[in-house]
Amino acid sequence: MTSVSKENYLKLIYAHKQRSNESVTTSILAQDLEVSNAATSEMAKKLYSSGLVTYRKYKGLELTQKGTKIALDVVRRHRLWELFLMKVLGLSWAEVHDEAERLEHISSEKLIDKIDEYLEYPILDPHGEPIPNKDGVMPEVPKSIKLSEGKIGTRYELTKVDDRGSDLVMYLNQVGMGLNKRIYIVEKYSFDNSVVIKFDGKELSLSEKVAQHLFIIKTN
Amino acid sequence: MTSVSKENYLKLIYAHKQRSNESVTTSILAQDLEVSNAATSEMAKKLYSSGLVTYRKYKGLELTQKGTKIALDVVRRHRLWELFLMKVLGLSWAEVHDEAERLEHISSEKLIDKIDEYLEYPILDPHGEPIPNKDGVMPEVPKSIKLSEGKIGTRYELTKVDDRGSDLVMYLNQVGMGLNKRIYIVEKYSFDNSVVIKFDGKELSLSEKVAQHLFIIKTN
DNA sequence: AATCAAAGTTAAGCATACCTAAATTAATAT
DNA sequence: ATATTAATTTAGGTATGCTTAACTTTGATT
Ligand SMILES: [Mn+2]
Ligand SMILES: [Mn+2]
Ligand SMILES: [Mn+2]
Ligand SMILES: [Mn+2]
Repeated sequence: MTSVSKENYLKLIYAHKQRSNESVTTSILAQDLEVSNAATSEMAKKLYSSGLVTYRKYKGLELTQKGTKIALDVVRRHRLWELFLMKVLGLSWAEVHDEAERLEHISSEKLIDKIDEYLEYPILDPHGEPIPNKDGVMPEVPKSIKLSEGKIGTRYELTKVDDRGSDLVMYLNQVGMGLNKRIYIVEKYSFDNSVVIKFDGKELSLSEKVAQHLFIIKTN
Repeated sequence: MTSVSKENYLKLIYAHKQRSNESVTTSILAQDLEVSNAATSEMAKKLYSSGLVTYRKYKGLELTQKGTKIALDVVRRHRLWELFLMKVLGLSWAEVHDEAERLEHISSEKLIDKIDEYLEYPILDPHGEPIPNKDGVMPEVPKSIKLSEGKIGTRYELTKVDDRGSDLVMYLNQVGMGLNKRIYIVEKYSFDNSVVIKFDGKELSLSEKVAQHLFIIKTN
């Protein structure tokens, strides 16, 4: 009924809606999935006739309840695997995503439940994203802000990295920055919107671009 | 270059050779994979032109060195996953095989290495089968015999279960029999070749069929 | 050696998920 | 309103891995 491809589509439609709160176009899907527009247009029809999305030609796609349920389940499997691989097997932050991208499609419910149990029903994945529970309910998590929106002279904790296109994660690994690190905003320069932070005793300057992809919450 | 299907074919060709030491026919593959003869005949051609098997029409298939390398790698991934899932996540003996059958195709080398490391470079999977190392070398393990060939009044240890068609494993779970259990052969009846064994203080009668699918090694 | 059944292969076709190129619709600018 | 451009869909085609039905080869029986 579903398939690897369909699950990836559903997950992406879900993710897009989370970010923009708008229905997603076939072109956006094509870009994200690195396939042709023709491919996504066709898939739109198939998802529609399976009752997983609403879709009208030239308008976008939106998940139905049925589609949302599957998307959330894929998200759950993805995030549990990411956390598991990192915590238990010591894969790096940068590696877990690609691995999870495949594992999410072939894990039995039983296996996922065991992983969930092993990790003691975690709420956040290693990228700081919430993990839906078995019933597709997202846990409440403190709202994070972009580092670029943080205040000078304030302490924060890094809770999330938007790492689509994973150079960023590799860079962060390199400089020793990572999830749950405590940081202090030393300075913000308005001429290029760069941000200087302090963590682990070191100072580090981050470009606007980077600062917009790191998410933080205030800490004591 | 390879694919899930191809990897499954190669693994099966390898397994067949291990058992019978003969080249495998397309019909046998068809039976084992539950696909048509036509499908395996076609795949034989494809594997041949990829240089993974030798194949002459109406004769069987045999792995080339290149094919053997891949087969062993799939076997390695399969067995490491089985052991990992059982030891770490507590999946049952009966469950790990099906899960591993899918995981074996989508795990990066890095991930498999991490699992290997985590398990401290194990030599046997939970079915008592040897795990090839990274270079495709099978470890030396004591040769087991079928329970049906065991001697009355002798102590053995269950080291392996041939569980293609997994009713057997479920049955064993039910009666409390499992890998590494010590058993004692109480009686063998020639009228139906059934075997009566004793383990954990209990006596249990096993049919010829079952006794031919359990493998044991002599123990003190 | 001729016959016949079983084993194995080929032929034709289907589903999935892609592709490129052509056609259509929508949005924007004049 | 019309024309131009950009976004999107459709048409026609490919690769993979299957299917059933028809055909061929093998090898066992007489
Ligand atoms: Mn991820
Ligand atoms: Mn995926
Ligand atoms: Mn197995
Ligand atoms: Mn498999």
